[in-house]
Amino acid sequence: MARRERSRLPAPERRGQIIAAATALVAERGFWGLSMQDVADACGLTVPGLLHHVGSKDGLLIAVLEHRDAEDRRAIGDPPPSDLRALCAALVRRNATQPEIVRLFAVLAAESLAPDHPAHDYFAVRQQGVLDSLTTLAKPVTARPEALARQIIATMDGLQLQWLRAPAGTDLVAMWEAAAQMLFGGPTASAGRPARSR
Amino acid sequence: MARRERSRLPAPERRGQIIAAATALVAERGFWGLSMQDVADACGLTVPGLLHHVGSKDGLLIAVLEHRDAEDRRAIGDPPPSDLRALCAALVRRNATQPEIVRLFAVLAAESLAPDHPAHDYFAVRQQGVLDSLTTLAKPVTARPEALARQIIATMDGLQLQWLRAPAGTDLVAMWEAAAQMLFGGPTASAGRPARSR
DNA sequence: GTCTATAGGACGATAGAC
DNA sequence: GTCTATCGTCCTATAGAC
Repeated sequence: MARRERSRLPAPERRGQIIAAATALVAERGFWGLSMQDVADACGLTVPGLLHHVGSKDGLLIAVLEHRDAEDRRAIGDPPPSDLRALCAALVRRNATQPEIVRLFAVLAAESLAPDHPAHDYFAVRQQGVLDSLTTLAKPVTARPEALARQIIATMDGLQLQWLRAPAGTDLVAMWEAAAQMLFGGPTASAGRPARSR
Repeated sequence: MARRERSRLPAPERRGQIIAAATALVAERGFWGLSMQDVADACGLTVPGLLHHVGSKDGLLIAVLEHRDAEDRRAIGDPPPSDLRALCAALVRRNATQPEIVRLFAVLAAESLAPDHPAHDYFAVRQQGVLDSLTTLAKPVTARPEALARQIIATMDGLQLQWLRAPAGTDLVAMWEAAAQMLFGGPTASAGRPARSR
């Protein structure tokens, strides 16, 4: 009777495995619907084994979000594009390749509206930070940079929800391109490959 | 020792009370985070008493959504405004007065992206229906009615999220008005009271 | 670093009395 | 229409062995 394979990984790799599994499960059920048992099963661990690595259920969520932040910084590049339209196009193109991550944020963004949600503060800070960044970039473009920034963020968030609900019938990049034409005017200037700004 | 007051309401009123309590709690925690015990407590009932009225936890959610649909139809009026911009402004003005309902939809819309969520089909049908309606209304306005409809829906959904996360610092109607000027052009024509541009 | 064992609740749902 | 009592399951977390 073959005993369940339990490969005894070194801590950092195990942590990566745990975060990957948790990312998928949180995207699926949210934090309230997440079960430590399911995460442990997905990693071939028992629940106490899992808790040894992340401390608690809240700790697991925080690990997932911190990992996402690190990945995002890496992917966007430092410094990020300084042209607003090019930056948006780059973000959308990247999001279109990873629906699971987009869903993670969509689900947690809504769930965390509750003040006692463990990611409440994280998303409040994040929303303000993104708004500030885009507002700064919008200053050369319009007389009302904050209004434009808010609308860009809203459009991206909203289009992502439509896309996630009907991924077969919709193309996120095409939807954004259509929206960008209305927001920025003129047909696609910066949506193409080059996108090297900076 | 005063026994808990348990007023033995007639069924229809009790049902209304249950739906109101459940609406608030689902908005707060989502469906996965909802506990029948909490709903029962909020109504001065025991859990079996609650189940007598709604059958199951899924049944409770369905009752909440059906009640919302009925309320919405009542509020928008029949027939609804046939001018696209006026209809949007009316929707936004109404939503601004009931953040709890907006949050209910925001949380369930995200949670229900999971195919096995009890409201998955409800939101899929709803999204398509809203898109179809707005697309029809957009036909006189633009050469690409579906793109405009999608962007309007995205903008409303996204702005609502921003508003719910920082209700103190933001005004939903003002945010929409700014967005509408970019989407439809020109300052406010149909937003209700004169609402001078700015 | 991972396990077994278990504590200690909360959960949704059912049966049957009143 | 609402109760009491209870079932069986799931949950997070801890203690301590290996």
